[in-house]
Amino acid sequence: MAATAPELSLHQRRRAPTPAELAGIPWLRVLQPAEYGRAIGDISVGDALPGDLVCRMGRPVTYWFGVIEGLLKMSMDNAQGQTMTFTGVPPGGWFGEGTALKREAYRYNIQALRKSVVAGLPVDTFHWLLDHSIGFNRFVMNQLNERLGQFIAAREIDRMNNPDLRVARSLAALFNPVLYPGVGEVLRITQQELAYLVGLSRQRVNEALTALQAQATIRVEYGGLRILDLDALRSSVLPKPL
DNA sequence: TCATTAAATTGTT
DNA sequence: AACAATTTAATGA
Repeated sequence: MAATAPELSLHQRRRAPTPAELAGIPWLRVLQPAEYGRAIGDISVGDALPGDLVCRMGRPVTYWFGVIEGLLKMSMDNAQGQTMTFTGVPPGGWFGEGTALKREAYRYNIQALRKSVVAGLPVDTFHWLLDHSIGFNRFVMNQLNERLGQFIAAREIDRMNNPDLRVARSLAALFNPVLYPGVGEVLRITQQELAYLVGLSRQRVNEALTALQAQATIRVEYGGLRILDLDALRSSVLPKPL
């Protein structure tokens, strides 16, 4: 491959992770000491500015990526050239294991919605961990299984015509404690960012959030949302005022 | 630490 | 899309 695309303005100023950043990486805790040592030696972190592409569809896999801080968007361009957004990726989320496993090219784009800190594990180290760590294998398997559920849910969400439901289900996905353990009770996301993710106007999202708050499902806070009832977010059918 | 100002985010039309 | 109201972040005494 000679001249690669110049438009890729990836801020690849990578640095070693700080202890605080390492603490935000969920799978490090399942490793044995020797595995842990190699892993943290190979992990690098970098800053992504809003709009930056962390990975691009069609590019060969270089890293297995995870979000330490901030918010990313996972989307895919279909054959007709339309962009389909699958989900946001909040802190604690790691992605690309499927393509890293097969050493294929990325099948989607990952773009920063806000200034974010992104960690990367080189794909060779990823494979080394698969070959040596049972805990890591369990983590990746669990991750793949959970994400499969997410993608199925994403298809359903996409077909929904009720905006309130779309917002509720999309939010429920972002609060997934298995995929995104870095998200606690409060998800840091603005209504504008959420609107961008679900494909609605900010006004409509605001209206939906207000309705969800009225049901005591969430609490709307400045710059974020507090989860009060995750099950209700997942399954509730909003009562329609006559 | 407090007061002031700027910037970001929200609520509403 | 525009606007006002509110909250946070930044600045400096």
